[in-house]
Amino acid sequence: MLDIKFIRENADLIKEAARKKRLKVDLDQLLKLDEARLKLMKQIEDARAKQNLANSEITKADPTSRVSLILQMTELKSGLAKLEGELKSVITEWKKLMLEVPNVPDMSVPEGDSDADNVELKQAGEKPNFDFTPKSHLDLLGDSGLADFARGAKVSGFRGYFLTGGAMRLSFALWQFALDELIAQGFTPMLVPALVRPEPFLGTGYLPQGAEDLYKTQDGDYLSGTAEVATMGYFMDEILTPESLPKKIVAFSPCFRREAGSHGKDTKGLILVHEFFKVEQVVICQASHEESVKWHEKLLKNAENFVQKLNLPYRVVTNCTGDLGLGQVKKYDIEVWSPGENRYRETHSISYFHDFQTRRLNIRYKNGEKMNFAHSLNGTLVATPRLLVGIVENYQNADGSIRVPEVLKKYLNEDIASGNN
RNA sequence: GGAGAGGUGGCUGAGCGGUUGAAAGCAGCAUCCUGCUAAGAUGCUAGCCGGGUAAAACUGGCUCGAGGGUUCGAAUCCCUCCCUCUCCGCCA
Repeated sequence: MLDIKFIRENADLIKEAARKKRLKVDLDQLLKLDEARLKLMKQIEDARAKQNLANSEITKADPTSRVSLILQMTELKSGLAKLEGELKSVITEWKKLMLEVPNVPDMSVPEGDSDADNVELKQAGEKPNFDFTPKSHLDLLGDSGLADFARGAKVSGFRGYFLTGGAMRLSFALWQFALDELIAQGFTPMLVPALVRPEPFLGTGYLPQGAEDLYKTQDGDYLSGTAEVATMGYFMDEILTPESLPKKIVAFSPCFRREAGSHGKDTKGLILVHEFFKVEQVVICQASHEESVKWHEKLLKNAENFVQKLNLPYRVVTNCTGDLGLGQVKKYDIEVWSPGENRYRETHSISYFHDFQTRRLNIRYKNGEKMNFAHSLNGTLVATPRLLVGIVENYQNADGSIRVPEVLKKYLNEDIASGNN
């Protein structure tokens, strides 16, 4: 959500933002409603002022004038009721539109329609040279029984999977490594709920627009697709002290996504699944663009370091406008090299929002006399099983066995054997 | 699932039809005092939307979980919903 004053004063900028993000929003209608809203509010407030004045007179009045005053107020009241009815319907429509207004992408974000238009920022790491034909993770894990997709489907349905032995242990090793890395940097580790009420979803921008992609329970709660939702919800409706900022959280949770509308894509393997796990970086900082940018770069750096320490070849892309969510100002993706597919695959996503989320979530801090909405950012540190793809494919041997990255050996000190372990 | 209690400012908590945007305490800020490691005195301190101003001052309205209702007037009465807590049941 944006500040209505900002919207009024920058209507063209926001229209352009919507166009760039390939989103539709009837801004003229919103502005029209806003004008009506202010006008009605003014009328109502004037009437109320009269009423309040009369009320204090009634309290002090003698019995006779009291009766006539009360009579006058009865008349005023019926006119007020009518105005209030009008205002209510205007506000309902106004609020609905307000939730649809996109945040403005940063100047540095390239324009484009989809992820195909994302712009490569850098490539890093060395792609492995195999003296054999590298296998895909599907074969590496599937053939050896480390991943079981047939039983996954039997038990869990489409896109279901089981991970066994080394694949399961590799997941734990990655989570633990990710956690250790960020704890060392002063991030607070947090295990957060995946079962979350609607409010934090509205606040983070996943509702109402993203309802299709969320699993909903019969109690009206939703399963979150990222730990960001609960972590931001943690601070909802709170006033933070400026000294407590930035809040740096490294959150872990299972993640659930319906992936509605992506039925044809990546139907096999561990790339696109309905249920996965994520270690997520979340930062809430003071409300300045510079702070946001600084932390955005820092979160990217953290994720890059993580991938580098695993010695995985990767590239960084700046997401184009059409690939940005409603609230995102800018987003970087990290894509890890997949020898099995001979292409990069997205593994990390790091974005900042300015006060788009905190405004919806009502997360503020007091800066001297002034209340401010904080700024928020988040980014992947590791998502499994997707990152397993890059690891097993880059660390495979000719015989189908898989080595363990050096940095993970303290958590998993044996090869990820192929075969029946 | 059954039974009860309750949702008020940064926190604790009073108020239970008009003088209450809200007592008191805590916390915070300011000034003063004290010569000793902490205490005392006084004052100030909610948010949101408008008007106003260079910025203030000033000023109108709203907000005591949410939404309706009763009333000239509701934190206070009535209804619906949401949420929290306690006990019992169930349970990893």
